[in-house]
Amino acid sequence: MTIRTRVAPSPTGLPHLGTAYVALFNRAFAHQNSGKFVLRMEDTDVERSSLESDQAIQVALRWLGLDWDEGPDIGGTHGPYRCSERLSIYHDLIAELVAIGGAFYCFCTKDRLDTVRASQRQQGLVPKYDGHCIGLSSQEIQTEIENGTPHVIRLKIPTEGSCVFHDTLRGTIEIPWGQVDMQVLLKSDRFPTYHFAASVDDHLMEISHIFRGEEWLSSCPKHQLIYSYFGWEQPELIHLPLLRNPDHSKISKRKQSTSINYFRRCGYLPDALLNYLATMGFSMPDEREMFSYQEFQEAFTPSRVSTSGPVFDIAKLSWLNGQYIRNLSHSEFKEKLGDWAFGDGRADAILRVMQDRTERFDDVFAQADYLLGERITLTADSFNHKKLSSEDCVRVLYFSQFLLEQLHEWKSEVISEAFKKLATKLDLKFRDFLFPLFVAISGRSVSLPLFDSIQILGLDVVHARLRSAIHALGGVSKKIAKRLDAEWHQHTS
RNA sequence: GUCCCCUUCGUCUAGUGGCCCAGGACACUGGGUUUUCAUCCCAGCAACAGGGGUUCGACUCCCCUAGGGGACGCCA
Repeated sequence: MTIRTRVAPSPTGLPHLGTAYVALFNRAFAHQNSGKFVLRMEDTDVERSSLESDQAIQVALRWLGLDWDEGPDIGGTHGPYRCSERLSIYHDLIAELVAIGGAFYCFCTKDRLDTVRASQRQQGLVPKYDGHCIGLSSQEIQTEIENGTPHVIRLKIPTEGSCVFHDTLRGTIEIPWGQVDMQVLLKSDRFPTYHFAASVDDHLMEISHIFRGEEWLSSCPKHQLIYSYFGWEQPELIHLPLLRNPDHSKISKRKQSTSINYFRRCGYLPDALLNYLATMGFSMPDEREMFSYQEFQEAFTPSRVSTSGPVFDIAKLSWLNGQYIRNLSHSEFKEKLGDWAFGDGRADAILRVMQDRTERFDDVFAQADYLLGERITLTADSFNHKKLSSEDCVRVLYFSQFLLEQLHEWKSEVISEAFKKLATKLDLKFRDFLFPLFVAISGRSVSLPLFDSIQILGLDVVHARLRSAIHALGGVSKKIAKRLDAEWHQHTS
């Protein structure tokens, strides 16, 4: 049997550390066994998927050296490698599944489902679909379809017993069918859900082993059921531990930087980042902590993967990165640093905003300190302002995070416009509104032009600085976050 | 709330019944080298969640409790 593995990110945001983590294990395992490693884009969520994200993920994985043998850009024997290009496959198979009684049409409205779930929750039950449409006759279904009633197709779940499946690291796992929802497989927009697409594609692409995050463990019964309805053989499942925030919750961008681009922008080397990720949950037989990807690939074995969730510790990553940097030859160091600081037209962008403010060349680097390096560490006092309270500052910074995430174009003028609108909505004078942003971004209330700075630094770094600024101001409690989220929702809708 | 997973120093981990009154790494503390700093070197601090079994012997196997995490979406 040929070993085939895959990573299947959904292109709905910035390239995530978790994607790299999972890709690392899948790729190493496949290549160790002369197999193939596949990249598949799970763009099943039309609302949130974007081609920019799709491309960014590919760039980020390539930067890390995690390239693939088959994928959306290079094709392969089992393509296409984007779900959106495989719709007819899903449509054929879902029809087959309905025909053999493994799935059924559902015409329920969102309102009805919400009501049902709310009352189930109230009664302390597992919120699930109540089977309302499961007994519909083919006549009734036909009529609804002809009437153009929006509908989905759901998975039929056994009413009794439990699902038993196997995880390489954890052994046999048993989940009662009563816990499993009649999952939507085909949405009303005729796109498959992840569960259906992934199951189908893993089979058709002949994926033999799936290394993925532990978060998927509880969806395994759905996948197993789809496989068994079709009479397919299940791939081997290896659920990797979830990367964690310092507070041990699942790693998330609200609590720390999770974008691969952030680490790239901060000057971590791809080899070091990859090495560090490999030490998350895995250890070398000789306990070496510094090793190359090649060495990892040779030494990797699932039995050396631990199951408890590792905290992603930036301090240790930085130490490791330091080791790599000091091991560089002088010319490598010069070259890599140069690429980092001035690549992608960054030097031009910085010098352009500098020139007007320069009287002597030695003015230049002092002013650009926060663009080329980390900005100074902030305290609550950094935000003392004659008009704005610290709560006002938090509000501005908190909303700015949302605003920047939603920007369709990362350009100074666009950023400027968006901020002006936000200031108006918050009923703040633009000048006052900008103060906390200047401090958060540059560490000073006066600096080079703010929007150019934001453009140059990029979303990842800017986001991290906003987050750390909010933290310096005492952070945002869950309660306040909830209130601010609601307020933001109001502004945008 | 229900189900599932997990539980060794603050953090990453070694440990697959005796080699462990638990080893390494980061961080931290102290000392040394260095024109300062960093690097580097040396030393120190610090953990088997708790309780029951099984066994001649349990960090290691089993059970219970507690704690942590995840899932419960026409998100992935």
